[in-house]
Amino acid sequence: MAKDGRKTIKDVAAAAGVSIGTASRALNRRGRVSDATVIRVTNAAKKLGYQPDAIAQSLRLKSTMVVGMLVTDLSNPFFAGVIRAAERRLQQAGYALLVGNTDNDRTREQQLIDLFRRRRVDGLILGPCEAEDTDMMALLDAGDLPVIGYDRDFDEGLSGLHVAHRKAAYDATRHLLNLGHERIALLSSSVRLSPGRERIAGYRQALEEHGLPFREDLIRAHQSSMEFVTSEAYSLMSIRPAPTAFLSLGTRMLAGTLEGLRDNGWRVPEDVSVLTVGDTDLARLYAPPISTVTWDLTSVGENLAELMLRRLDPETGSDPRRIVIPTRLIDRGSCGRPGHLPD
Amino acid sequence: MAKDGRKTIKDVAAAAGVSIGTASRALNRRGRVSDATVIRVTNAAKKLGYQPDAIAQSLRLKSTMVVGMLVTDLSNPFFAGVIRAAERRLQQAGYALLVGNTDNDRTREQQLIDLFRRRRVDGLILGPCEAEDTDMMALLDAGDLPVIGYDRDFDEGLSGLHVAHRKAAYDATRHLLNLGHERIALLSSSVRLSPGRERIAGYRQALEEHGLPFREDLIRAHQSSMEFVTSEAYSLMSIRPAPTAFLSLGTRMLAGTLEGLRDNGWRVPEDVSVLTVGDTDLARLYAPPISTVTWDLTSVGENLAELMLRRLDPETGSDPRRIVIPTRLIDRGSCGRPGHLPD
DNA sequence: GACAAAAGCGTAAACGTTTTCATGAGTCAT
DNA sequence: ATGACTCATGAAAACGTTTACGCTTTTGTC
Repeated sequence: MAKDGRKTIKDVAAAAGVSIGTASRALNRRGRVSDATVIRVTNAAKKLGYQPDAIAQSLRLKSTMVVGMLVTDLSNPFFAGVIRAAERRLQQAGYALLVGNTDNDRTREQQLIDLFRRRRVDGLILGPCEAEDTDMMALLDAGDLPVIGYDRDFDEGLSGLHVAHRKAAYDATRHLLNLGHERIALLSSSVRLSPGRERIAGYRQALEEHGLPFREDLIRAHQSSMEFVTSEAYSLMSIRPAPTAFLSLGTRMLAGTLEGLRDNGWRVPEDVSVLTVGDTDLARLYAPPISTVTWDLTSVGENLAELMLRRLDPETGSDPRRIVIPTRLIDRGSCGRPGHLPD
Repeated sequence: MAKDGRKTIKDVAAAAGVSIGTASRALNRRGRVSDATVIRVTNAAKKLGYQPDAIAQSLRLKSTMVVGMLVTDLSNPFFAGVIRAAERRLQQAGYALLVGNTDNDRTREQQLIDLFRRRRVDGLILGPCEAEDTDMMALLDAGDLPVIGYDRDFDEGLSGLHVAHRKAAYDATRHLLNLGHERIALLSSSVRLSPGRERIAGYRQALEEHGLPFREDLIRAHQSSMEFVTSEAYSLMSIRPAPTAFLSLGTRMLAGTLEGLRDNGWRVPEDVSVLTVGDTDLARLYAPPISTVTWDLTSVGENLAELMLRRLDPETGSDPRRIVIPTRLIDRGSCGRPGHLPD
């Protein structure tokens, strides 16, 4: 018995009157063991409350049954929801999920990857991060650390998942264009992250298909602290002729956008149309409720887990899969025809 | 060298021309090693890119440097923020954080605890959960699994942290009483969780100190799904004479409350006062912004981590600490004098 | 009833560390 | 020059598992 009072397989073996080898085989129903001993051993184990030591198993089996996941910010509800769903699915398969915050910092990401490797995680799910290093991902995956990309760039040959951010932005822009808007101000999350890049590309594509120019001065794409967004919204409102619609292409940009508009007395949707991406309490319950192009967080999490499990399975691990999560527009009436605004 | 290409301490030892025992001592600067060999070994390690295997270390040292944390729902932003802060602080101390969702289910909580024990976590932070078992906590802590309680009941002798939910609710109620309200409707999170119980106690205390009866019919305290809250809000609105204020004593109750009020055409604060607990985008940005009694999530997370580190330190681990996180009222003007409402 | 095959079990090695212990070499005072 | 130190090192045990291997016993077949 271990000194801290925990039972080991040795205790079980002794209690059942067999060797530890037999005890192990009996508990795992592996190799040759008689039914009688299986019963004796499992009974002894139950009586003693034996729980195998996962650490010792990991060492021996070279598998920790832990999957690591790196996101920029765990307290972002869009990541939290994904993590929750992924954890649930992985747990069903016997895996635990270890999460880490990169804070959007490449160095920190690398540190965490090293840390997770030392901890011998069986696989790694990498969320978006600045200055992504696709070579590093390929290297890891080739070097026996299965990697799944999530909303980030990665090589052919790797598995991963993308939310259809480009299509989402495209659809959102089209929605506004169809209502007759021609000056659509854009508040986007950082272009240094894949979702930001994709969204701006979708916005641009919709404009160009509609025969409108892509105007840099209508765009603000940097960090997403709320104070910052608010002041950027102010600066966009001062453009003349004024933008008739505000497209909030970041899940955390809406608050600042709305605050800016409200402080200036611009009414939604009479004076200005507002459309956002990603559904939140705020969008749902603002007065008026804000239309949004959104997607299913649970589906993202489950599919990430599924991709990882697939990659981890020797049968199916070799051929990479890509999954694209669709988006849909929820029209809540926060967009109308272009209003009367200062020229 | 391990078959997957990873270097072990054996490789380092060979490269430096010493035994593995010496290599270990040199790398950890423990015991007697000459400066010369320390240099030779560390150089060899660096050249080979050696990283010690955390699993093997755990097995030998009987410490995984992992802390587990159980919450009802990781995607609740109030937990996510806490987890984020706790993870950061623990990481500084070399610990990783493994999180699990109990989904507010006692059985699931127990399963996760067993799972985490098998994984040999060094400590466990337990968030609120239905039907808390204080004996179980004491047992765990005594049985060499340090436990920190967070917003849940636990015995004297254990360390833990509480947000001052009772005081928060007391202050909120007082705020409304001082404005002249006498019929304060309450939407609370479940009384089966410590925060819910504490809040209702605070509400009651404020009422009674003010000479007002504690009316069961003004209270709704169950689950917190938004649809549910909305319908409960409806039912509260049908009471005659009507409540003049709505106190939302749950971090996720506000959305449903506001929706109910808005659908009925009750204006805030002219017709009805609204006060909530816990700060959210929604409270900050609703029109009008909603006053709230809130607290600092980062502080909660950091203090939880600190308590755990303290408990884990043999020097200080023996004497338990309790921390109470203070709350403060942010007045945003969503509360006024009692309005004109149906009698 | 003899022999081959199969079944059941115990022994020991292995996973990658850290640490105890023994050993031999060097240092210093007597 | 001898003894009593200290100091650096290597060998080996230990942590708790799983599994390859070999031995003994049982089973099956002619």
